[in-house]
This record gives sequence, C-alpha cells and structure tokens, in this order.
Amino acid sequence: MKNGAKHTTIIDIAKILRISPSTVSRALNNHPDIKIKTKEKVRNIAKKLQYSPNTIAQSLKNNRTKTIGVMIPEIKHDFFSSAISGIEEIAYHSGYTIIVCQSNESYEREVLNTIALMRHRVAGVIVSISQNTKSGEHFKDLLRRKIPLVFFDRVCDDIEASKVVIDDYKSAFDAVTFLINKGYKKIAHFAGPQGVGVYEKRLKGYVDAIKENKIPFVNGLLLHAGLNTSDGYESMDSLFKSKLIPDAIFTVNDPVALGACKRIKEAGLKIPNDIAAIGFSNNVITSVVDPSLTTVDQFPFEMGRKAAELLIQTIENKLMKPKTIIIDTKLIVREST
Amino acid sequence: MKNGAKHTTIIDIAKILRISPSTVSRALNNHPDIKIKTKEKVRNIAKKLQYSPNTIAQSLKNNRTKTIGVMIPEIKHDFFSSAISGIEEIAYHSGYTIIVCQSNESYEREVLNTIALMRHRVAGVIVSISQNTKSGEHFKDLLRRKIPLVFFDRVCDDIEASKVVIDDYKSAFDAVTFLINKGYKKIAHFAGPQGVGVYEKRLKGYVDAIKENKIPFVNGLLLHAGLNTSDGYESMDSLFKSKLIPDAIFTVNDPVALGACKRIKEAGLKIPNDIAAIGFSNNVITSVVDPSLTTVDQFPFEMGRKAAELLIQTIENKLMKPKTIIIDTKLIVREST
DNA sequence: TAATAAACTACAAACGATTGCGGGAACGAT
DNA sequence: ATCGTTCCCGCAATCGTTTGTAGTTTATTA
Repeated sequence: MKNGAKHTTIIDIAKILRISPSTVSRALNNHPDIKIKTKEKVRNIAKKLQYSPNTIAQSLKNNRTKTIGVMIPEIKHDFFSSAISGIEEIAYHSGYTIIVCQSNESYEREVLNTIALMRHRVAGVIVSISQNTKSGEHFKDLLRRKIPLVFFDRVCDDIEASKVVIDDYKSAFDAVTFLINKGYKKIAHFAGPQGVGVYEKRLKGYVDAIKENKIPFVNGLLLHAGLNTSDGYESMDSLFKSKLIPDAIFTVNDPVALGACKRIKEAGLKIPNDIAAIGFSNNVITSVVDPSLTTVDQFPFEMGRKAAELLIQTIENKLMKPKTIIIDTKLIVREST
Repeated sequence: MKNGAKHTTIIDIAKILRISPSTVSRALNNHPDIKIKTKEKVRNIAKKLQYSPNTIAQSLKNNRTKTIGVMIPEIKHDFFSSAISGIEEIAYHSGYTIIVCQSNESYEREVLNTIALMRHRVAGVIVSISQNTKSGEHFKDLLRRKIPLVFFDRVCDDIEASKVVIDDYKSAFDAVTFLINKGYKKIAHFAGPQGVGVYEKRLKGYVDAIKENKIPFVNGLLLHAGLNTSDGYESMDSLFKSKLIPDAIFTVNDPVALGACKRIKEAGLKIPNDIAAIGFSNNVITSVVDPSLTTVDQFPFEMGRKAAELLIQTIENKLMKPKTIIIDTKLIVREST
C-alpha cells in the first residue's frame, strides 16, 4: 500500500558530493556559511536529480505547515466556489496551499472535517458554517490549539475570531427601501432558515424597512422556507392560494427568487409590472434570466480574498486580535424591478 | 513565525502513564500485544488531552500521505466546482483529503502547482489541463516519481494515465444530428480554442454530422472564437453582418450559446422559430434562461467521482494499468430547439 | 613561526509517529 | 530445577529536514 514514489533527498545529494546533509541543506537555503563553489555544485546536482524538498519533513521539523484549511457547506454553490477562488488566489501568492472540505450542511461532518484539519496541522482555517451547526465547540477546539480561525459569510457569533461578512441587515433594509421608494406597498419576504444569523438579519432588515417607512406590516406576506428554487416556487404558490397577492417580493437568495418568478409567470402575471422581485447574492444566473433579476451583490471573490488575508496575517503574527471586515454590498438593479 | 499550536503527542501520554511511546502507539492502533487494561488507560488519557495523531509525522514515517491533489483551470466554473464536489465526496469516504489548486488557464502556473503538489508528497493527482498547456512534461515528472495521475475532461492525450472523459465527438455528432432530424438545414457551429482536444472533437462531430446527413457544409457557418458569452455574442453578430443567417446553432459550450441567443433576441428574431440553439455542458443557468437552452449534460459530479475512484484504486494498487472511463452524456432537450 | 581569526563543514539532536526485535515476567509442564 | 510458552512491553532505528555547536582547515597577522 505504499506509494511507490521515490524522491531524491538531501542525503542522496550529500552522498554524491561526499559532503554532509547539513551542508546540502544550508547550501540550498543559501546559508552564508557555505562557500559559493559548494552551493553551485549542490544546486546543480539538485536540479539534475529533480530534487524537491519534502514538505512533510520540513513541517515536522518546523512544527508548522503552510496549509490552510477551508470548510464550506457546498462547493457547487456559486457563492462558495467564488469565495474559494479568492482564497486560493491569496494563498497561492503567499506560498500557502489550501485543503478544501465541504460540510454538506451537516453538523457531524463539520466536526469530523475539523478534526481532520487538526490532524493535518493546518496553519489556519477559514470557515463558513453549515445551516445545522448550533454548537461551536469544535471551533473552540481549534482556538485552544492556537490554530487561527476566520469565518466568512455564515459566522459563529459567539466565537472570538476574525470575520468577513456583509451587512445583511442593511443590505436587506436597503433593498426593501428601494422597493418602497419605487412605490411598491405590498412587499412579501421569503425568509431563510432562522437560526442562521445571516438569514435572521435579512429578515430583520425587511421588517424594519417596512416599519420605518410606515407601510403596514402584513403577517401573511412573511413566509419561511428553505434556500432552493423549489422553496421559492412553493412559497409563491401558497401566496396565490391564500389570495394574498403582493406587488413585490424580496427573497432570502437568488434561487428562491427564481422559483417565485417561475410561479408568477405561470400565473400569467408580468414581472415587474404585476409583481417585482429582488433576490440576494448576484448569482451569475440572475443576469441572464428573463427578466433579469435585481439582486444584492456580495462580492464573494472579494470576501474570500479578505478572509485569506486576515488569516495569513494572523498566522504570521501580524494581526494580534480578531478583526471583522464588512464588505460593502451593492444592489444590482435589473429588469425585475 | 511559529504556529503557536501546541498539540499533545503520544510522548505526553506515555509520560503520564509511565509507559513507553511505542506502547501508546500500539495501544491506540489496537495492537494485539497490548493488554486491554493498558489500552483503556491510554485511550482515556488520549481523550482527556484531546490527542489527535500528527498526520505529518505519520506521513513522514510511512512515506505516504492520504492527500490528493486536484488541479483545474478555474474553480468558479460550474463544471469544475461540481467535479471537485464529486472528487471530495469520494475522497472523504476513503479517508483522503484534497488539496485544490487552479491553473487559471496558465501553463506556467500549472507547472508551479504541480511542483507544489510534489513537495506535498500527494498520494495522487487529478487534473483537467489548462487551455494553454501544450507540453505534458510536468505530468510526466509525476509519473516518473510514481505518483498516480488521473485526467478528466480536458486530458493530455500523449500521457499514459487513467482518464475520465465524455465522448465529445459523439455528443456533438448526436446534437447536430438531432437538429438535422428536426429539419434544420443551415446549422452553424461556434467552435472553441483548437489545440484543446475536447473542442477539436466537438468540431469534428459537427462536421461529420453535417456530411453524413448530406447537408451542404457551408464554411461561413463555422466560426472560431473563445469560450465566453461575449464570444458567442460577437460570433452571432458577425454572422448577421455577413448576411449568412443560420436556422440553428450548435456552440462549443453554454455561455457561448447564451451570448449568441442574446444577439439573436436583439435582432428581433425568435428562438427556436427563427433560429434554434444547442449549447454544451448543461450549466445550471441553461434551465432558467428564457427560452431554456437545449444542451448536453456531462455529469460533472459523476466525472469527479469516477476520477477519484480511479485514482484511489491506482494509489492502493487495485488498478494496475491506466483505464479510460467514458461517461455517457445526455442531450437535454428544452425550449431552444 | 606561532597565534589568531575567518571560513567552511560535520556531528548529532530534534520534530512525532511506527515497528522489528529482544527481553522480562508469569505460568505450566516436564 | 529447567525449559518452553504466552503475554506485555521497551529499545532503538527510521522517515527527511533543520540548526546549534563544535571541529577542521585555510588565510591573516604579529
């Protein structure tokens, strides 16, 4: 079961040149104690034998790795894959590699993945937590072991770690206010799973925007469901059945908005003339659907970059205490409003 | 610059119990030489101190890691993030972790990433190559070091390694034949970068389908461009300008098809009545655009799974020689045809 | 020429785990 | 009393690097 891999080591090089491994090591690391002649010889042999240092051995010796653990719910979501892309970008340029794992929205798997990352002695971890994560004990384990931790988007509020988030409350508030200013008065909200901070805040933003603008709050216009297209479809369907027809909807995310739009179109109504719609996240998809969807851009690539920057700064002791970065969102106005 | 991390080791446990580290190791690995009483004591202390084995040390000792390197052009593409998801799924269940890197379609970066993966002594590598990769020397380096390699989708033909692909030729041939059977006669193809095998094969499939069905091949209906929406838009634009209007188009991928559709709609023409369209890949986006797009599903999640399975089998010596798996594609017929 | 500094290089320990081998203890059988 | 088993466990080497210390040249200076 061994990897058959046979790599050349500094000992191989040492033997050939009849010098000691330590000299080879110092030569390769350009240590001043080694004379240039020797360094050149070492480097030549190293190149000839395709020597590449064994990170494993280095890590063991130095008690430190250049690996960052990334755990997100699901890679296939636009938002998260863009974030990973941003993380990888920064990591790459700082000489770090990233280990990616997905929790699949499962708390148990999140815990197991955390353990796996600890075993790997990652230098730090970047996380967006699963929907079903209530306890943050596994993250506290990381901190107890002095492994730096950065949350992004879906954060764990009661853990002292750096965070990269958007202002979900304000983004939602602004989106709804935008609708109100456009003259819409019966605005529905399809909320996400409560218990997850970001969705709670979006809901609160909706409620407060309604209240502050002195629009009557109608309980029936506030629906709770999941995060998928089907949820949006069904929520809209139930509104139609209840004869409580809004003139605009604001949904927890883009897929839900799209599902709702589908149902609206099936009802023979026009968007935005009969019902306007705003989603959340600016999935690529929103710009090409017909009508294109007004939505809130969270700049996930940028969030990933910032999270990686924060983490690396913490790892390298350039950032001594947790910091929260709030990424500005942008309402992307399109045809659906 | 050290990670402050302080982890408990088997030595710590050994000291507490006044036994030797080797006994602790054997106890934890459930070795028959160790009596149950001792094992229990060891396990208790291990749990109390939150011991978790140092993968680094294990890897060094065993000269083998349980890490798989994954290199793809860009994570943010639907197709690749789904594939990664599939890879991670299989890897997770076999106890492997994955290191992800992106080449960003750059040959140089692909080479550097390969070196980084070798340094990490990954047990194997899964790759979809960049557009600009002509030489496969860096992959041969992997094989020389006996590091198993599996390609998926964009493969390197002249390297002897396992591959997971679709039959691009047949998929394209079938898609075009489908159009022909529907009665379309002036079918255009917007081809991708030649030099990349998969795109060449799709082109060939198009050409042969035209010829075998005795439809006149019109040179002006074959356009070469890139892979983005803008390329599709411009290709369509140039067709309009050349007054050579097709009654159907088959594009190298979905974004190109969408770009073309955009231009078609701008021209006031109807899809599929005036011009039909077929894309390639079944990006999520294609099902929600209006009109929804007929396309070819490549089952990227499944490709990722298969690639991971092949790789792990090779790593564990259960697969002795390279194998090529061809994933069946499926023409998803929607409104655009 | 001898003393001293400067320039190189080697030795050995360490990182944390695994594992072949050997040895002590306890026990029964002869 | 001797031998043989069986059961537990420890010693020490090993994986590939890094690095403090010490040692050997060589060059420099008095």
